[in-house]
Amino acid sequence: MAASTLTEVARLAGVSPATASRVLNGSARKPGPGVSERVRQAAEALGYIPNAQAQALAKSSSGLVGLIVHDIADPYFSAIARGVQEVAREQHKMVLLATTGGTPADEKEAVAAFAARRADAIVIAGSRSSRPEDAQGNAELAAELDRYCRNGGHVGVVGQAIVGAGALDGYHLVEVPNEELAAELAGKLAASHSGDFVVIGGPEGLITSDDRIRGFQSGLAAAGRPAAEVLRASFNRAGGYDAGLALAERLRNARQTEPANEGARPDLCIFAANDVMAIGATAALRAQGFRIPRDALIAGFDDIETLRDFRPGLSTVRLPLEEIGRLATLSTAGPGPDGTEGHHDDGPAVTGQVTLRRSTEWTA
Amino acid sequence: MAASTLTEVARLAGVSPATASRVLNGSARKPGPGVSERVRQAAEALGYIPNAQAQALAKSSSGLVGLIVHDIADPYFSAIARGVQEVAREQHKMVLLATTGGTPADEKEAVAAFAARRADAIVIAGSRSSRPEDAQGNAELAAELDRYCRNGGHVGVVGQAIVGAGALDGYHLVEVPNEELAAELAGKLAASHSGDFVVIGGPEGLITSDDRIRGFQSGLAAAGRPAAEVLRASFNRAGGYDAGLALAERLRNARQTEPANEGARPDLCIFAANDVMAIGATAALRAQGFRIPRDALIAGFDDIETLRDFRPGLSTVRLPLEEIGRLATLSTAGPGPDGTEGHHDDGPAVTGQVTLRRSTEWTA
DNA sequence: AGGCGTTGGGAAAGCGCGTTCCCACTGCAT
DNA sequence: ATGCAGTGGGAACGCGCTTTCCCAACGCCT
Repeated sequence: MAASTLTEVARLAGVSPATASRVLNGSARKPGPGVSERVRQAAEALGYIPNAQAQALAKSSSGLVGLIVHDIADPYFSAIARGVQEVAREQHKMVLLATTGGTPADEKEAVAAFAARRADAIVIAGSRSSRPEDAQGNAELAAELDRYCRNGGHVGVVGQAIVGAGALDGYHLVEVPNEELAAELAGKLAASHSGDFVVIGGPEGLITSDDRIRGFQSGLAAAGRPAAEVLRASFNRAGGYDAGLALAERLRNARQTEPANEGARPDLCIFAANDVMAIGATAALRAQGFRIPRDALIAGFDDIETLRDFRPGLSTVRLPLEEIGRLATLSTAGPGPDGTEGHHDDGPAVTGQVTLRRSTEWTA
Repeated sequence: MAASTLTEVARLAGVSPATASRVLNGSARKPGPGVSERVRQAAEALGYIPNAQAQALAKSSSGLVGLIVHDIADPYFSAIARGVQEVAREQHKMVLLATTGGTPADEKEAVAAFAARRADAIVIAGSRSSRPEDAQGNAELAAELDRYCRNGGHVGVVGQAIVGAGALDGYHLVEVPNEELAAELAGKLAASHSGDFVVIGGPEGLITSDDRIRGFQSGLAAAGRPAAEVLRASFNRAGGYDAGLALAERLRNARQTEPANEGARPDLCIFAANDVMAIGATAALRAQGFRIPRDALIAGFDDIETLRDFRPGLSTVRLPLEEIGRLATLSTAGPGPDGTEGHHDDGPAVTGQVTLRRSTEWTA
C-alpha cells in the first residue's frame, strides 16, 4: 500500500489536482475557503504526505543541504554539524550527511551524490590537503564542485579554499584565521615559557595543520625564539599519541643526562595542531609516567567541547565551531540580510580566542 | 545552466533515452557494446549526473536512510551516527539527519519529513519518554511511524520500543539490556563499596533512564542493600552538574557533622544513568573541592569515547554504540543473511560489559 | 444592456527518469 | 524461400507534483 497521492486527495475532495496542490502547498493563488476546507479534510482523511521527490522534481529545488565531514564522531566535526543542522532546521531544509575520512576521492564522490540529489547547498568541512599524492583527487574534487556550482549549486567551505577550484558564483568560504591565531598563541606561550618548543602536526600538506604550524613558528620568531622542531603524525588522537610516545622517549633521555633538572621548571612546551592530537599526546605522556604541566607543557587548537572535562585544563585556541557551521550554511543561502551578494565572497569572518589553561601553567 | 539530462545525453549519442538509461544505469537489458560506448562517452562529455530525485520517483526507492537523534554533538549519538553512516555507505545509501532534542513532537515531524522524502528506512535513537506530558506527542509519533511502516517503510529503533506503536512489519528493535547491565553494575559496586548509594537519573519517564535505575536498584537488592535514593535532573551533562552540586552540599554537611570521617573510605557511591551526567556530576564535585574517588565514588553508563581521556577513569557499562548504529540500520535492510524475516522481530541482541575503573576504586 | 477587468477553477504540459510494450531485424531450421 | 525464436532498439506511458495557460462566471462601469 503506497502512500496516497495528491490526485487521490483531489478526487476525494472533488476538485482538480491543480487546486489540491494550490491549497496544500504554499501557492501564490489561494482557492476559495470552501474548497480549501474540503481539500484539507480529504488530505487529513487519507493521511496524505506530499512526495518531496516529486515536488523537488517539479520545482527543481530539493530542500536538501549536504554536509561533508571527515568523521561525524569527532567532536570537532560534530560541533560543526550541530551548527549546520540548526540553520537547516530554521530554513526548513534537511541535512544529508557524508563522512569521508578526509580522502579527496571520497569527498568527490560525496559531492557527486549530493549533486545527483540536487542538494541546494553543500557544506564541506575538514582540512584540505595539498599533498602530491592527493593532487589528482583534489583536482577531481575541484572539478566536481565547479560543475556543481555551474549548475546553480552553492557550496560553503570551512577553513580554506578548495585547492584548484575556480572562483565561481555560489562559492563561499568561511575563513578561519588559523595562522594569525597560532602566532598569537605562540606569543603568549613564549611570554611565560623560556624553554624549548616542539610542534606536533598532521602530515605535511594538510593545510589547516600547515597554517597553524607556520603561524606558530612566526609567532615564536616574533618573540625572538628559534623555530620549533616539527613532529608529523596523523591529524587525530592516534597521531597525537604516537608523537607523545616519541616525546616521552626524549624526556626520559633528557632526564637521564641531566638528572639535576628533576623537579625543575619543565623545559619543553608542546604545541599540537589540534585538540585531539593534544589529548592523544597527553595520554601517551601520562602512560609513560610524565605529568602535565609538571614535566612538560602542552597546548592544542580548536577548544572542542570535550575539553571542558579534560584534565589538566588544556590551553588552546577557542574556535566557535558551531557558529562556523552556522555561517557556512548561511553563506550558501543567497545574499545575506546585509545585502552583500553571494558572489565568491570570502564570507563572514570568524575569529578565535587564545585560551590559556593549566596545561601550560607551571606551578612549582 | 541546469545539469544535463539523460535525454540530452541520448541525443548526443544518437540513441533514444531508453537506450541511454539502459546503459548508464544497471538495467537487465544490455545494449550492444558499440552503442554503450557511444552513450558513455556522451555522458562523460556532458558531465551527466543522473537526477536521483527523478530516479527515485520512477522506481519509488530513494536510497535514503533517515537518522533521528537528540543531539548530533553528543558523543553517545555521534558514535551511533558513525555506525549508521558506515552501513549506509556500504549499501550505497545516504544518511538524512534530524536532531530533535528528544521532543516527541519534533520526532514526529522528522518522521513525516523522512516519509515525504520516501526514505527507505528510518533509524531512531535516543530514549523514548513515557511522561504524561509527552503522551500526546508519543501517540502522534507512533501514528506517524505506523503510517510510514504501512506504506512500506522500515524503522529501526535503538533501545526500547516506541510507546504505543503497533507491531507492524518493517518494525525493528535493537534491544539494549539496560536493566540487566545496570543490575550487574550495582552488584559489582556493592561488592567493593560498603557505604550508601545514590542514583542520578534523567527525568522520570525517560525510559532508558528508568530502566537503568530500576536495574540498579534490583542489583542492590540482590546484594542485600537498601534501595538508593534517586536524584532527578536533565539527562545530559548540565543535569549531571546540577545533581553534582546537590551532592556536594550533602557531602559538606556530612563532613561537618562527622569531621572524624575526614580521609576515611568514601561513604558515598554515585551511579549516574549515563556517562555525560557522570561527567557533569564529577565536574560539579570537583568545582566544590571534592575529589573522585577520594571523597566519593561514581559510575556512569555507555562508555562513550570521550571517557578514554577522562580522569579519573570512569567506571561504566560499555555499550558497543557504533555497532548498535550498524545493527539498527542493518535490521531495516530486509531479512538478514541468516534468513530470518524482518517481521517485527526483536532484532539482533546487543550486549554490554561492566567496566570498573578508578572512579570507583578507593585507594587509601 | 454590453463591454471589460477580475476571480476561481480546470486542463495540460512538463520536471527527468524507468519500464513496458512493440517493432524491425537477424540467424537458423525447414 | 518461408517460418520461427531471439535480439537490439525506440515510442510511449507513468511516477507525483507544479505551473502556465485557458475558460467560465461574476461584478462593475458607462
